Amino acid sequence: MSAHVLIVDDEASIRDMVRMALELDNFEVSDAGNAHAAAKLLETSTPDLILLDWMMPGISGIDFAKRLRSEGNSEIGIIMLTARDSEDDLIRGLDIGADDYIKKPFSTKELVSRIKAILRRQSGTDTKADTHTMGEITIDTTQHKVLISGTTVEFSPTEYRLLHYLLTHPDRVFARDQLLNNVWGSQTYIEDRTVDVHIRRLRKVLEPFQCDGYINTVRGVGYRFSLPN
Amino acid sequence: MSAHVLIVDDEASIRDMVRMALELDNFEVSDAGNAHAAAKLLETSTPDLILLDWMMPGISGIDFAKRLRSEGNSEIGIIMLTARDSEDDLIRGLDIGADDYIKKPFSTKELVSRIKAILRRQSGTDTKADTHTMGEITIDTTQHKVLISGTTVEFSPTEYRLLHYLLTHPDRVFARDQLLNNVWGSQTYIEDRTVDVHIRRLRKVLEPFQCDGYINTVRGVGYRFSLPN
DNA sequence: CGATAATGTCACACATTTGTCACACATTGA
DNA sequence: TCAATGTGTGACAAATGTGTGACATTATCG
Repeated sequence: MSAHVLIVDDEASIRDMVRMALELDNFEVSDAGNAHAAAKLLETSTPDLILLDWMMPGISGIDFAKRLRSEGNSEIGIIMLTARDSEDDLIRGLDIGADDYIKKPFSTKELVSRIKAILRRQSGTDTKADTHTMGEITIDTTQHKVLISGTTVEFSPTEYRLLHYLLTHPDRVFARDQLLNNVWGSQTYIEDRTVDVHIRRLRKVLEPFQCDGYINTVRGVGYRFSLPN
Repeated sequence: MSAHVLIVDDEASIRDMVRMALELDNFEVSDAGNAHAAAKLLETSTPDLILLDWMMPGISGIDFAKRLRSEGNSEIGIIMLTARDSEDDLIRGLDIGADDYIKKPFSTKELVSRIKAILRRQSGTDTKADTHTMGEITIDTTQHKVLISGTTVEFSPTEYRLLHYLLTHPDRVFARDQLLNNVWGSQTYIEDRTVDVHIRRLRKVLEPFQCDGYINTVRGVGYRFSLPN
């Protein structure tokens, strides 16, 4: 039942550090110094999760991730590693289909716990279908498009991710903290109340289609996405 | 509900500054000027998170963190405070199991938001899904919803907690003190009689469904939840 | 570079909830 | 019956939680 993790990073020191930490936790580990080597490894074995450096000589991590996803390897988890400190990268990273995003330098403790979180999520009931539908709303992750009652509706990146998360986890209350973790990422440092504002913005976009009611406020707890009875 | 943070730093001015900032945000704060004092505090109470100075006379923050981790206190978050950039990199490389690292000088605002981020991660998003049913009443903790005879019924936060507690502990009399402890929390200072008012409010909501009779008054003692015979 | 969009934060408005009180009512035991 | 005690109930102000518009800052795109 030990999971298989592939590390792709051009720095050998990082590969070694991560490998050591993961093997301590009984993970099966393989590594590659560039995207080509990684692709070769993938021909013969399929890891459960890939740790992917954002900036690499040759094919960059982001291109490699895109290629993986476009080839339909949606069952493999991807965690992006990056040195840069820009929010924009986070957004793009998650949009590309990475499951999480970690800034260098990172602690191996955090890395391991987040790897486990991803693997847990994978083994769970989360089906990574291309499109999800709830009531009048259909979201197509491959096209990155949202259809409501047959009309294409535009969302800002954060709105899209928030809607996607809620839509794929319906009938469940989420505290603001949890939404911050799962929609914004666990290493963002923003106020709880910011969630309110984004919920409101999301509702505003849904309002013309009478879908704003799908998002319920649970006073004292958080928010829940569910279809009206 | 408020989290407990322990500050370990040899400089009193830093301890005071951090303490003030955290108490403003309703954190419970304790502090220690060195590792020995911190260890002593840990014998009697377990904080949710420790702010640990790297450089301290006597046992350094690093050693203290290592010891904590080796003793299996992995559920306590650790944030290391470091003085310089170079130290920051170095200490991360050592990887002692800290959850985050902050460079001095830091803004209290950043500190607070990063503390919250760690606590968020700790609290985890895995909510155990379970539903309880008693007579006509079904309570779903995942959805945070209550169904009575198939109808969704709204409750205020306290009503919900009270109902949930009674429902999951049926056929047992609870004194008002006990309910205060278990539903409101052990460190609230509220009049006993307030329980009466909430019981009444709860009954009022249950009344239209003829479920108010589930809550029995036991004169001279307290209240009991049980199904009619 | 300028224009536009997205995002996080804040202050304030608004609604709900909550604890407390005063008093009505019920029960008990002499 | 009475007083003594315990509980139910309506009202109310304070506390709390959420909605909302505005703003500064920062990306994004031409």
